[in-house]
Amino acid sequence: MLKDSGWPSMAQRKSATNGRAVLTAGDGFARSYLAYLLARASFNVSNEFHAMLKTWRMTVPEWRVLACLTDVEGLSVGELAAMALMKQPRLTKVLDRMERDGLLKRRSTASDRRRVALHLTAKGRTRVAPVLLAARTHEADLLAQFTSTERATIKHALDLLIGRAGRSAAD
Amino acid sequence: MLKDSGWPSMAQRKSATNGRAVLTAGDGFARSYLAYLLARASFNVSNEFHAMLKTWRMTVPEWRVLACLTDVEGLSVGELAAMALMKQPRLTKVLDRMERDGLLKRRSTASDRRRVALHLTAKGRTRVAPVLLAARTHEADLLAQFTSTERATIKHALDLLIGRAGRSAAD
DNA sequence: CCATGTTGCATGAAAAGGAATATTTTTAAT
DNA sequence: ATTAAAAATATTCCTTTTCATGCAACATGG
Repeated sequence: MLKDSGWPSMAQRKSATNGRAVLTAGDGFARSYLAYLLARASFNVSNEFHAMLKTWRMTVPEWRVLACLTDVEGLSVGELAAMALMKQPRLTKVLDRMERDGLLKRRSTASDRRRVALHLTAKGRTRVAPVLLAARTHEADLLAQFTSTERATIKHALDLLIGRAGRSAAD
Repeated sequence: MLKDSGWPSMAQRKSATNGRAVLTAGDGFARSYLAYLLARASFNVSNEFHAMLKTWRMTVPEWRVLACLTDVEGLSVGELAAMALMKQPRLTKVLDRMERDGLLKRRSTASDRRRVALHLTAKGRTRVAPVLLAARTHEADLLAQFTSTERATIKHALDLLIGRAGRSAAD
């Protein structure tokens, strides 16, 4: 099932753990399905860091919100939901918790009073700062395993996937 | 923040929606952080298909379990959890529902009576069959947007990421 | 064998998430 | 203006997930 849909062949690998052995065995779904490979790659990369978040007593959605708002202040709820890959009702609840904890503020917008502009508080910035550093370090460690050519390949692949996946070819 | 950790530069893009415009603006977190780009790529690729799952009244974890067990019969709970990128207690409860719905069976193992071997029922196979076809089609449509060179790049990048992420260089 | 530790899975209370819908504000059409 | 439609966020009800822990079966060292 799902054997070959235009992929080039992939070299076999082995691993010590039971789970890994199964994962890399055979040639079905788990070895060739694009969505699965992407999910696994994402999982592998994010997982270690997510474990580190416990050190800071920070949840994953909290981290995402803080990181996004560090990037772009004043996002609306909808914009942040899109950026943080969450659906809006979920984000609203995450924001409730974070606002209650004093990490951010909701400000109503003058021009469109339906919109809510989100701003980190000083407390929020203080909270996210060390985690951002850890994220940078973690990423650097990961990327250091690759040659610059490999890094370019990865970046190019993600560019392709983010650019074209999930919309028509004309866009 | 998180500006540059060894990435090659990425061309700018624009998009119609508000969310997208924010996503692709600037040069922070959302444009350069590997974990984020991977999560977004995975999200983009999987999302449309996950929406289709509603057509079959199938949840995402149910789909993952059915797809994995289609690939490899007789997996243990732990193996399946690793393969389906879920933690074990969650999988146990997903399995409870699916077993109750007659989609699979738990069989105790003779050699190690702690282990539980998982097997699809005929009903489970019937249920997953059309979804597997849809998955193949969806993937083929997606991959058709790329040249074979681009497909090779994507595959190679995923191979690199899955091979090396989340473990030491020596493994 | 027995004690001790470990592994594999299940469970239970508490928190979080999802789908549908409500509410308020804006936009558009007449 | 007025009414209808759309958009942004919040809310509600119900299901699912999580975290911690429990329990049984295996492994190992004396």
